[in-house]
Amino acid sequence: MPTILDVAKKAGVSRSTVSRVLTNSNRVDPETKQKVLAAMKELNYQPSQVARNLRKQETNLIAVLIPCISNPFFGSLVRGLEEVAVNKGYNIILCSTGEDPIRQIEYLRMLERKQVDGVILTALRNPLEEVKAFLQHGPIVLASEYAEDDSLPAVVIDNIRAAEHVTEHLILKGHKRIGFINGPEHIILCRDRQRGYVQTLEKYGIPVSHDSILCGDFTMEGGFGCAKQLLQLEEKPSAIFAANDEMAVGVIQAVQEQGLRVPQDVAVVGFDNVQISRVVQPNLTTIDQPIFQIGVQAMELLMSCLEGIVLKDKRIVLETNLCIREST
Amino acid sequence: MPTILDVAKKAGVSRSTVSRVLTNSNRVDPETKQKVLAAMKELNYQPSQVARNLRKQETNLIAVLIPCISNPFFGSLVRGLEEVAVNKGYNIILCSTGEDPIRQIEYLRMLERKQVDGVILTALRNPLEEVKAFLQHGPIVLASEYAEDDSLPAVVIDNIRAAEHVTEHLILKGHKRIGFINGPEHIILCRDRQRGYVQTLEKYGIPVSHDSILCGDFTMEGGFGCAKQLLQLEEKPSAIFAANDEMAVGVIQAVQEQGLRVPQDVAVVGFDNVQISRVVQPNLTTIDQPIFQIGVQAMELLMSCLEGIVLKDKRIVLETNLCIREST
DNA sequence: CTGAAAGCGCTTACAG
DNA sequence: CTGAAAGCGCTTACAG
Repeated sequence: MPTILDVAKKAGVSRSTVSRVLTNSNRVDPETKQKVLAAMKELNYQPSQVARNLRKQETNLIAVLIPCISNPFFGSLVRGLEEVAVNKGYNIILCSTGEDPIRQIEYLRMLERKQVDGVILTALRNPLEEVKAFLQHGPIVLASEYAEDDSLPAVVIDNIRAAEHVTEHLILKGHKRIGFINGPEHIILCRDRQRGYVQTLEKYGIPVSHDSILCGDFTMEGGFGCAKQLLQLEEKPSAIFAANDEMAVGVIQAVQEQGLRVPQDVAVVGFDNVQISRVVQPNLTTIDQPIFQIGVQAMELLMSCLEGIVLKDKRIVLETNLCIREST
Repeated sequence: MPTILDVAKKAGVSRSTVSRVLTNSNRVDPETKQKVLAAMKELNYQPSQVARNLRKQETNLIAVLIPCISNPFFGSLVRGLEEVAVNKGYNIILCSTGEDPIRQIEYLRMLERKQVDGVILTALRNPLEEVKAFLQHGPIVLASEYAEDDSLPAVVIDNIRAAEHVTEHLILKGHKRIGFINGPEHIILCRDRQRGYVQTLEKYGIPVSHDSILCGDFTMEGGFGCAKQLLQLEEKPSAIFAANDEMAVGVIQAVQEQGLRVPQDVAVVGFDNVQISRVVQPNLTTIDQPIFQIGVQAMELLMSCLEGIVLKDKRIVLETNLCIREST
């Protein structure tokens, strides 16, 4: 591989000059520049990114930590993240954590080792203090989750309000017994969604039954299992709200397996508005989250941090929308 | 940030020695080693990956080029690729090309610039010769597609045989008019699938009607549109084979919209066995592809190349399986 | 077992 | 406008 020195020799100039045409910095005599350009072309020269990185003390790489890329939610999120990054001249390192806190920390270490310039976190699975310790090595931005003390910039939706919308929609449809299948309760988003659900029941004077609140795992199978449990209750719910679309699909399957109809016997609502919500029969009523946009704005936030801009509003809240379809 | 020199000073040794304990190379006096380790801990030292990379002339980074990460097919593929890479100490740079040949070439340039050690290509969207030119800078392995002349290592399935299976299955079910909705015909996999379809019709003495072969775009909407076209044919098909599951879902929707039933009036088959094939009603008969495994083996192939192993069998063919469900 | 020195391939003040 | 020199933070023969 030719180096900058080879180009310099061929063009009859110094490395400095070649570097200057490479970086478009300072003024370079047009004629000299042409000679250098010609030499580069002839040698098929490409500057070494690694050398450049070492010198400039940056990598133009962003670590994106996600639980699992085959989950369509994270697929869309990553698309948004990547689009912005690439436009700004950065590339993305995909870091699948599988929800494992240890792997999450290992990936955060890439910041210490200067392997990446910044980190996007889509799931906070470690004590906040442990994560914050890495901030001395570079910026960290949250996408879709947030830190309770807002110590990290974050782009989110208002999960409380979204869950209120859903619950209210069901109540206004006449439902009084509404089951809730949440995601893992250590996730802040899930606590928020549950809070929205509970608050709305209380607002309408509907007693909150703790038998009607279950913790799922965000999978179809999990939703299926929880739904079966709810349907065996003495006070069977007439509506079930699942904290994501996959679980809601599992709920529909469980309801139908019992010979019941959706929505006539049991209404079902999901959350996220991913593709399957429009494939399942009946089509799912769900909360439309601007997933791609969350990714876009989170990466924009991170880019601002890298440019040294100090952020004022650390939490950006995007709008959601209740999509009413056939399942309610 | 502390550098290796800071550690050396604190431990009262030379940089060389610190480096040796860092790389576990040669013998280092156990006592010296302890001193160095202590100094590293005290300074919270992490070696700079960039410096190491420049020195060792490697990056431990692999570029993974995919059309679109929010497509679940590529989600699974990437999971397989990543798992192996991480186990071998590599990280993955996600490079979404959106099927754009120009972006594909731009990402291949990362190989020239020494930004990555190798490349995984999941879609060949440029003249093969143009891609092969990059081989001088590092290995390139194909996952799920292949090069006609086998000049690049590849992990694939036998698309011809899989399509034969599907077509034969439909014929044995009594279908004589079988529509085929293919993906874009410049894709080699699509040409193979079509060949399997055509060959099987011919084998059973069924005339091949070119009105019954349409080119879709691998989306639900595309499948929907093509299906409508097929259903308006004079000789309406009694079965439709779509080259992926998304399009097959679109087909089911189109059939049902016409007031027809699947499979009684029109049987439908997909390809890939992604999640929606088990969500759509009726559940989709489809070809199960070992997507994750394709990723695993492709990355293993690339790792072999990086270790300097010369590959003999350049094309690895994995088994598929016809999943017969409710739609046929 | 350990250190001094060279070098990976760039960029950037500093002179001129 | 251009060049010589230093330096980014490591690793690795080469001596000893």
